[in-house]
Amino acid sequence: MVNKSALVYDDLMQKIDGEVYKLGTYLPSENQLCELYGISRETGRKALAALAENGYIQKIRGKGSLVIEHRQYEFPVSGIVSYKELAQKLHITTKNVVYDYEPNGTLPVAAFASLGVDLTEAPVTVIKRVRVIDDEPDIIDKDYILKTVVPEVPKRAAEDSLYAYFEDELELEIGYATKEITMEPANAEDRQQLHLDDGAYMAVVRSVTSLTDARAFQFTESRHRADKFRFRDFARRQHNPL
Amino acid sequence: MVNKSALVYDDLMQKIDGEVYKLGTYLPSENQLCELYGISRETGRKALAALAENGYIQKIRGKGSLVIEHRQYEFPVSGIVSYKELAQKLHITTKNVVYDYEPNGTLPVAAFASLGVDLTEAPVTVIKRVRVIDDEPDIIDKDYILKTVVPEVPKRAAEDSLYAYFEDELELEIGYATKEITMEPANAEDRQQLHLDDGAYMAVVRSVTSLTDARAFQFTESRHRADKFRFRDFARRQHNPL
DNA sequence: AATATAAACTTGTTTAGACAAGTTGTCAAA
DNA sequence: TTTGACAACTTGTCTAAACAAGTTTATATT
Repeated sequence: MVNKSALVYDDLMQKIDGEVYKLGTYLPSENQLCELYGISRETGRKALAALAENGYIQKIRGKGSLVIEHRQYEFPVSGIVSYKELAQKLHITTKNVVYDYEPNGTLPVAAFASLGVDLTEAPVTVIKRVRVIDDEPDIIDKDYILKTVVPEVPKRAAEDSLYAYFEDELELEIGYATKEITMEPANAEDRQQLHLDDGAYMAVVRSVTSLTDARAFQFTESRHRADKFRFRDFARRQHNPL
Repeated sequence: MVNKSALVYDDLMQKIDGEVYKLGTYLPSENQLCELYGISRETGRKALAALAENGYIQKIRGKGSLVIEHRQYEFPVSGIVSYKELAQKLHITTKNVVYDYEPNGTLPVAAFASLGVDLTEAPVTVIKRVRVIDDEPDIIDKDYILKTVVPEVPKRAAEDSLYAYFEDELELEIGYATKEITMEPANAEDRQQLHLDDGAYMAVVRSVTSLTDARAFQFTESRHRADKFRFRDFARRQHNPL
């Protein structure tokens, strides 16, 4: 038996996406959710809080839970979703070309210094991939995976989906990621892999991904063609009541 | 009397920032928090859930709440914080030059179409500002504020802080924002205001801000010098248990 | 010494209930 | 007609309790 509030969350989310509950209308009230799903009020409230946090609804006291404009899944996406999951959701045809694979590399620590990484000489598996969308190479992903956590990453996992390998095969639980977006001039490798001219700019997303036990294990540098890059974010205002 | 869980959240957050609870150590257990603050367990858990959501801690079942690396406040920041709040937190000396102010403008809807805006010919107050950091103009902010929600925005509010005017004077409750980051070539206005060369690139952040009653009221286009732009984001992995 | 068990901790989930506070509509009084 | 009070809804906050499940430590057994 799984988590009731997660089931309610998923059901409501799908019904919002499927326009059973339309934009600008209210979800059933909390007491109605109790009857609909056979749950207690606090359980329903957890599902509603998660929907609000992820930008599906706005809770209004005295009125209800209003369905609001939700545009999370555009490409590339905020949050922490695997490339393969994303491509499926968006019905995009992509290709994934592994152009470098080093089972015994070392982590380029300097690149991740600003994310608070203080490792030195860490042994990693290096995977470099080009993402091809509509027959056009748009993104370079360079992944460095700590061998102390994942001793080996088979090449087929790199060609399919790293996340599926980590979560489904190794049963690692991915917890959170910190990412940083900057803009940098294209380097020789960018120009070669993505067929770019001199003077081109890149959107560079560097991220550190950690497991639920807080061990950082994956370091990614994702380099996007500037003209194809789009990042979307939903955020709530923090009201400090002090 | 205010919100107990928010008080606990703020207290724990400050103690994490002040290294009373150091990185890599565990917060007091939930039962200890109950005694420390004189609260019930669920109240403490709400504070902990918010700390986890914002990247201060990682909860580990059976063990406790681990303090993790937290680097939210770099410039410019993720989430939805006013420029003035940010500058104070970071001890940055900034100047804020209003170079255009139109009390009777219209919203340039095309610019915000990808954020799901479907208004037409909406009357707005237009405010264009240059943010000067260390005597260098780095950012252009163009704000369009709906007159249907905020009939007039005094020029002094633009020179000080729009958020302070909205929240403290008008007592509007700001709820959430959707923002989108793209990279675009600098236009003539960029080059003039920020003293840039031909061929320069800009990081453009377009956002729509809504009140807690879900009325969108502020549309902002924020244009950053590419070499000074840095965006940081913390995200948790969504585990769909279906 | 190594192993298995149990107890005592930890967080995770759910419930039922109480009261506060914002919104809306009804109905009676002015 | 307008106003005001009230009832019936809504969400917001907090409590006390129970049980599940993961971690650690101590203890007893082999």
